[in-house]
Amino acid sequence: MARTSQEGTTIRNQEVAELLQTIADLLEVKGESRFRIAAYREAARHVEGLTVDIAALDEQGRLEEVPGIGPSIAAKIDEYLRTGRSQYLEDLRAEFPPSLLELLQVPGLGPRKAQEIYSSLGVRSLAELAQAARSHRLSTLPGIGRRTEEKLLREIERLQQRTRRYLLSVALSAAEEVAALLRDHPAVERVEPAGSIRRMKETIGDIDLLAASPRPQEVMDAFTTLPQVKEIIAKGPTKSTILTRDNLQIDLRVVHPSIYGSALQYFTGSKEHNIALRDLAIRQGYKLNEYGLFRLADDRLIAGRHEEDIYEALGLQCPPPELRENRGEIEAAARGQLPALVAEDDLRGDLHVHSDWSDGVSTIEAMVQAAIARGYEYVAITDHSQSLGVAHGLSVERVREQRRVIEDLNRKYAPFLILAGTELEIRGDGSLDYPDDVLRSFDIVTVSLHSARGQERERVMGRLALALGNPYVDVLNHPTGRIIGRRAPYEVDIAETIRLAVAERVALEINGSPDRLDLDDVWARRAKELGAVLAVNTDAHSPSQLAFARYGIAVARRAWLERGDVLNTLPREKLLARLERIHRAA
DNA sequence: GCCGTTTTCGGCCCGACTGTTTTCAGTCG
Repeated sequence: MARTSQEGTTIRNQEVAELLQTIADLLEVKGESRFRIAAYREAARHVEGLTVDIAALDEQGRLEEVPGIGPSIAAKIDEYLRTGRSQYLEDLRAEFPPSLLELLQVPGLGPRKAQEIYSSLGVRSLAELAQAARSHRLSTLPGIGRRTEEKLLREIERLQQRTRRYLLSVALSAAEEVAALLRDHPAVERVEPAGSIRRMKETIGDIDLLAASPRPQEVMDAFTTLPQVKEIIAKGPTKSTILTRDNLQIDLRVVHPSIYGSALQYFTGSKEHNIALRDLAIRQGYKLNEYGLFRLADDRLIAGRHEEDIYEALGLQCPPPELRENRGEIEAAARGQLPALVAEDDLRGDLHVHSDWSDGVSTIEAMVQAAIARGYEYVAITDHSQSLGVAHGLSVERVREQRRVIEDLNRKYAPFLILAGTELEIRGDGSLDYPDDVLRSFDIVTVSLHSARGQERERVMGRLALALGNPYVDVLNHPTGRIIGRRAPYEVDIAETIRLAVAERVALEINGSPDRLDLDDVWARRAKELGAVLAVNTDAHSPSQLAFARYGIAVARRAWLERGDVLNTLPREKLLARLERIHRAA
């Protein structure tokens, strides 16, 4: 099918941003002017933050309207978009062996030293770097001693072990555990996660913690002697970095309580958000850093104790941390038009839950009780359908048996509502796993694609189109099928899937399982813009997993969703009305 | 390389930590 420029938005923008970053990397190695390098990185950041398609801008000759893009970079982007390559980049690449960029991946080794090591010693790969360090050839260079050699060796080793980022759920629990320990220390007034954890990004590189204390040295000592510490990477009077036994890197910064707000703002980021915010501050005659917002004229402190004060002084609403990615939130905050983000409290139920009738580990009743304990009004039991043998999918006969159990439980727990649902398999040949007369009998039908995931895009899209076109289908589960860090999405045109879902009035799931988070934040935002309704579900296979709603809601918030965008914020009666209306329309 | 309520030239976000330095450059976030 023809790809309009709109369909590929996220993909193309990301691609162009990477092009510019690679150019910047190579210019660094080359020892170019740091301002020229910064210009490429600045342009890359703006391209990445665009919510419109860069290819469309290019077609309209409007590239230079993007901040940070001038004639030179615009020409390179245009060339790349038209021809798929950049002569400038290829010329740069030709000057260095490809593996030289590897060297820059080593923490502690920046462009200056990498360049020096390359040109003086001929080192051009990680392996050669390690060898040069072991044979003490590195320390013959100016500015590099034995300690640097040892440090680089350790970093190379760690780099080879630690290739991936950590799931938010893993990093969050580690961060909260350490924060809780530090909170007990008498010198600590406040401590909380900042950085990408506070922004609830789906994966986390390093954990950032921020503490308020009048006596930072004591906090540093407490932090670096925690039982979790495997290695102290850095320790200063107000900032330290440790490696935990689980190989998580945690940074702790301590500031005086009087400037905790500005420090929290600063260390929450994102970097892109902060750069844009500092830029705005300068244009208004201020200077912003982790110690506060200062008036340039007389260096007077304007705001610092509370995060909100800083934004307010700059004429902005305070954006929730999840929005701080420089994807339009600063502009929206300036207009007073930040969205009222959906919150975990807004959820009235969960529409994707398993029981021990298929591959869950608990009875339907246990799941119901857990849902009631969370304050829900309803839960949909959506066990797998018959063809999914590995998950003990339910035959039509078993569906009928299960229905009787649900009816009994509905009487027992009224007015709490148990929806008889199914996670219906879209089979490899495109057919659905139950006939229409069975589908009609469910209160809610959610569809998933687990089987034949290796098919090419046309067949996958054909299956999805057929499934979404079925009048009894209400929700499309985990629309891309990706498992973070383990499994790529199946071949799916997500923009087209969203359009089909909108046309057929099928809700799209944000699956809250920490390793799925599918749809992700970027596509969920896109779905909202295209008029889709989303459902924030957990795919829980045990009662405790209903708490995954926290992560699903995090994605929804990062996608700018409001309560009205999420199907399962509807109270029971309205949800039923909506589900019935869909069925009647058939 | 970009940009302009300071500028079409001369600036460019900013501070902490490390290591190898005797006063600071490189790196990171």
